[in-house]
Amino acid sequence: MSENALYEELMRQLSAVGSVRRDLGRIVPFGCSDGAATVLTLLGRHGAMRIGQLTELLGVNPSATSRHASHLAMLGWVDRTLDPADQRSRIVHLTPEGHEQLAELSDRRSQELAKRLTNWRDKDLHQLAHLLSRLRADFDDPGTGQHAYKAPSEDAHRARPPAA
Amino acid sequence: MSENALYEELMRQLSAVGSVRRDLGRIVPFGCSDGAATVLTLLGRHGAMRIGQLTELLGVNPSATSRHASHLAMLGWVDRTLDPADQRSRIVHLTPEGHEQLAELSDRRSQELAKRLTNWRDKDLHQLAHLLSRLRADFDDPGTGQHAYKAPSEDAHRARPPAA
DNA sequence: TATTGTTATACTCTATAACTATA
DNA sequence: TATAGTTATAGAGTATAACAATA
Repeated sequence: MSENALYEELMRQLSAVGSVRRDLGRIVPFGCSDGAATVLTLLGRHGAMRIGQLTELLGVNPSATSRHASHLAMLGWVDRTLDPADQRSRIVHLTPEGHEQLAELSDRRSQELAKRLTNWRDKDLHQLAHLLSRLRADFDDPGTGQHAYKAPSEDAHRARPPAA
Repeated sequence: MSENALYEELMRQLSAVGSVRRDLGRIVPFGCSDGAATVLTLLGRHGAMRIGQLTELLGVNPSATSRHASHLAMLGWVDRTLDPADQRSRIVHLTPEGHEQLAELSDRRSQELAKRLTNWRDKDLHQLAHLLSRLRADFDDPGTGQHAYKAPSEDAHRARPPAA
């Protein structure tokens, strides 16, 4: 069972990389928490969506998502409009100011990463992102060998929702 | 600057993988927190060491490390002996019971990973661990292109300190 | 009756700052 | 005076459970 060594090593690195996340998480728009900032980036990447979808992407409890969305709404960076298809849900979407804040946020975090990962090639960055994506997909749903990794689009850096 | 898309994708995946970490983090010995469990695994992997070294490996503030160590000491799973070379420091090391708890913890977490990552090859696991290690090393110290990744040893799964 | 969100509450983790003891 | 660690405190994140509104 020395197989375990590989799993243990992965767990340690998964744990240790938390410090990188925390460092990046300190780069936030004024008045915005890291959790709310994450919601902002998800809306920019995937477009407007309901709390439930955000919750799934975040991999957290709906209560956390709800609070982050409220926070962003209070800042005026998102609006929550009733879903015509299901009045229980509201669709969360970025406001113009939300777009601005997100663009600045993305730039600042990207610059920080670029500064620190000077010796990383695109290939490495992509591969790590890909493996992480696959890890989460398989972990959440061990059944399928496939997972829905989608390479970042050419437009992703604009932080605009894809034809929301 | 569509370069940013790669960084943004990496950030998103780094953030999203937190849910995997939280899931694994719920597997802990009774009475032990995830933070304390992490200290346990570090002691198992690297052997007895001072709070300062643990702090560096954890990538957190010394105060957090101190509290986890206290917690473990209270459980009787580690001892803290004065460092003969510097009386300000104490060396944290696993007790026999700490070893037992760690072994069980490692087994349980590994089994969980094995169950969920059935379609992962050793090569994939190793590569992801490697990239994560490199990410943290380069992020913390962008100067050097080298980093101190050490492949898991054959004995790592025994969770014994290497000739502590 | 089941589902989507929201809110209140509790627990854990981390950072900051003040403090003790030793180098 | 500088450093290693500890403790108290505060801020942020998530999960649980109870609740409201709609399907």
